Amino acid sequence: MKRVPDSTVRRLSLYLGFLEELEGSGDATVSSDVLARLGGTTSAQVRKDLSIFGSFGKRGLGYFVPELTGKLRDILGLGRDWHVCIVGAGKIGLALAQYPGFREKGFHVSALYDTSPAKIGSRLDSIPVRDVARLALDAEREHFDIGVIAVPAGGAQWVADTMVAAGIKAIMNFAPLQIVVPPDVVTRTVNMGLEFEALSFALANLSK
Amino acid sequence: MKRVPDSTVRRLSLYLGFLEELEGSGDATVSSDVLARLGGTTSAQVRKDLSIFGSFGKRGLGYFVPELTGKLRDILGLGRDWHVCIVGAGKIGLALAQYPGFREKGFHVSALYDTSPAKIGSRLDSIPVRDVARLALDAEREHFDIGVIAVPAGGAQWVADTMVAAGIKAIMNFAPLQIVVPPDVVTRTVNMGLEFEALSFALANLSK
DNA sequence: GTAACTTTGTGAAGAAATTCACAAGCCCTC
DNA sequence: GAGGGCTTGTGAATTTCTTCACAAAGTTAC
Repeated sequence: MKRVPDSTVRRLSLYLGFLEELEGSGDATVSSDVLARLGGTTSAQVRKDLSIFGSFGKRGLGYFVPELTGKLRDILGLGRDWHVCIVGAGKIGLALAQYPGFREKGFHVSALYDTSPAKIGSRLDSIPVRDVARLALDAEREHFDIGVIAVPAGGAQWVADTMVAAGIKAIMNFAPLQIVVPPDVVTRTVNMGLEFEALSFALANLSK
Repeated sequence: MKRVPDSTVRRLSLYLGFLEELEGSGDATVSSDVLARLGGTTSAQVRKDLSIFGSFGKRGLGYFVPELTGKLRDILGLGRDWHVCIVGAGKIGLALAQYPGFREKGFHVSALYDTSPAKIGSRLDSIPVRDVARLALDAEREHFDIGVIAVPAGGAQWVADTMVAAGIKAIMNFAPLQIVVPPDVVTRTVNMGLEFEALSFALANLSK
């Protein structure tokens, strides 16, 4: 398939959000122009983004909301359930495991892992908290699609290596650190500090 | 000043992180090549990023770690303290208000705002939780540099409008929704759902 | 002091992403 | 069923970002 820019994927996610809202309010069709306004972009951009994957619209009318919603879900791989394991039963790990919207999108947290004996063996809702030493072993029985790293910077690379060894091909990293993985493993790093520093930069340079 | 790509700002933040580590381990100088490796980019990219703001290196030697650290802090506006108010005393709002790393970077949370009478009037550490209706009024006395939106999607635009009316020029938005603000106000939206959907997309298209 | 080696800073080239602009298709009205 | 009005899909133009490649400048070793 044609290479898909990261920015396009982000925008498709946004469009999907808008479409779900529009579906709720009963709109049957939507134009690229409306989607563009909602997403803070241009109608040409919307059409280009979609055109990578096919032509879903009707000239003179726009896009059928339910149809495009479905297409976008398919494209983004949201039609199915993903099995997720979270390493780090701290604030972020627990928040994520409990967040209902996460499950609704098809991300099922099968297990939490930690090193703290106080936490190991407990349960959060129905999710077991296990010793991270068991991760590789468990991965042989259970299949994890996505691994979430929610530990401090120091342990992140070790966790990543463990996940890679366990055959996990997609890693979401919340540690404020670049992790290194083989080329066949996908990672995304979410770093709130970075976002705030970008805001700080913008503020510091508002006038210039 | 020359326009600075968003991607450059993100990388500068990354470099700063590495420099702070290098400073800790006592390295006196660092080359663009080393920074590039750490950040998963190329040495030419590192030099271009820096060259937007000046020439900080020494040919044949590299960059002096403490000097470059300082320059980057300046560039990113991290030399000073920013006054932050957070609207929404839920999970995200509270987590942010309590996170020590946040204050260390110069982001001082002066106040939390909420609508829930149960929360209004309480304190988190020394941070007061106030009625959001007071925000505009408070902003006249206290000066808020950055407003954080940590409320559900439904209330986000209203909070944004209130912040804009209160004269806040930089908004960090955690609601899963694009907020609309005048052109002189900077916003950044952090949307974890988007990140996971990007991962889902990558997984769904690994083979293709 | 000189030669060999390193590393920066930066124009120029190349690649990637966005915007423009318009033909083609579809709806709606009369 | 013909004409006017919208909106898509997409090549081409433009803009933006990244990579290349190399002169200039500094360091180190002898």
